[in-house]
Amino acid sequence: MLDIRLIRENPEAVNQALKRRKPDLSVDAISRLDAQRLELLQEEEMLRGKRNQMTQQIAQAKKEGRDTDAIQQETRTLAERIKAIEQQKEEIAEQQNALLMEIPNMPLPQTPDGADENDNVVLRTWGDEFKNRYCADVLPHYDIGATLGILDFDRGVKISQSRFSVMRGEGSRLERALINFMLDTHTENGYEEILPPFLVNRQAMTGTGQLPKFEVDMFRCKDDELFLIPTAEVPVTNLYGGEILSEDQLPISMTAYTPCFRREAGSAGKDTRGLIRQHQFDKIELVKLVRPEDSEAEHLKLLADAERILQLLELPYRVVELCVGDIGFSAARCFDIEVWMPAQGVYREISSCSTFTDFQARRIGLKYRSEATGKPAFMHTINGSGLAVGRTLAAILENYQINHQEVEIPLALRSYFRNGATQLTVARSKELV
RNA sequence: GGAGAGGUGGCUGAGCGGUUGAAAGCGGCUUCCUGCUAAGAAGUUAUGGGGCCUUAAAGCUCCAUCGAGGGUUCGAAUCCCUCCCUCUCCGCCA
Repeated sequence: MLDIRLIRENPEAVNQALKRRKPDLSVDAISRLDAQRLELLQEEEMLRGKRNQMTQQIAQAKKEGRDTDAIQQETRTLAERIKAIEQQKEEIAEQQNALLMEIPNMPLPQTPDGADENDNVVLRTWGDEFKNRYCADVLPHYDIGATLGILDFDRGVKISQSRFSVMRGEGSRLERALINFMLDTHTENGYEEILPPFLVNRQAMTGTGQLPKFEVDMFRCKDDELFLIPTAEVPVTNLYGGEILSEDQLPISMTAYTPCFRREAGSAGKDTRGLIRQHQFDKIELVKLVRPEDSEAEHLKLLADAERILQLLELPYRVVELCVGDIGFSAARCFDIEVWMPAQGVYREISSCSTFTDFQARRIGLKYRSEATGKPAFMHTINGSGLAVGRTLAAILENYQINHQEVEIPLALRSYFRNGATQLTVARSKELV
């Protein structure tokens, strides 16, 4: 949510920033409603003040045993007026809020111009030397996964629906090894491990910006008014909502493993095969709550922390800075990490590291007491995947493919996987299934 | 799921229709005292919003908020209704 005061005091600057995202974005309608609301608010407050005074008079008069019928009658009509004005004001406030909640964050100046993903900027590539490790004609991860008997797409669909799959045997084990490896790496690096609820309420979903605009993308439990989380960002960022922390508690760095649930509305036909786009997938998330002045440095640090996982796994990747047309609703600046997928010869997103300035903090009520001013101030929130686990597994199946029957286990993962087993093989997988 | 109790400021806890934004205690902060510490004294200490003033900060003032939302009333932390949450007992259960 944008700061209504900023909109009030400098609507042009806000509009200018928003128009970088989309030419038709504007806060003008909000400004108009705000002016109306303020006017009604002032009248309401004036009348309330008057009523409070009269109420005191009544109390005084009663104490002295005087008659109060007349003034009571007067106060009654006053109360009716207050109610009417309040109602008007509420209506306008609601309209204003509805509009405000659908306005995306203002991009930071650093975020490059551009309309869509084609205008994103490649910042760097890493690990070219690890491309073409073994096999020249790499099978896609879903084929080698099927051959090895560790990915079962058909049965996943049978018991659930499309875009659900089953991992089994060494596949399931590899997924678990990756989760532990990532969590351990991040916690050793100063992040606190969090295991949050996977179902959250509407308020939390609104706080991070998934609602109200993107409700169709969410799985929802209607009877309980709860939503399956699309990312651990939601429960973890909301953790301190409504509290005022002391400045020395910041920065707070948290990491969480959760499954993530997305309806993928509107992506029919996209990435229909394999693990790339599933309704349910595992992800390790990194979340930071920071002082505004630390926000850029912490954002870059978080990005480096996510990159580190790929470096340790020796998977080639590149870092892309998203343009204004491609960053998410709540984000002000965003880097994607894309891992090399040799079967298709493309880089695929495996992490998205965003800074939200105070946009989420304002919605959630994430504050800290500034030591300089002694007053509460909004924090900045930052998050990123560290990493998407299924996609990491897919990348391993391709980048570490020895031949069409065997996949090597990355060195960094071996202590997490079957006591140092070095390969996935058809024989071994069959034994286990 | 059934029965009961309860949700008040950073914490403990009073208030149960009329200067109560809220007693008291603890904690925090500031100043004084003290060779240092301890002890002591005084003051101060919620959040959000509006207006005035100001370059700004500060300041002044008003409004709202005692789990959330509605209602009764001239007036609600206090009475009524709905919802949420916590605790205790019973039942069920990984």
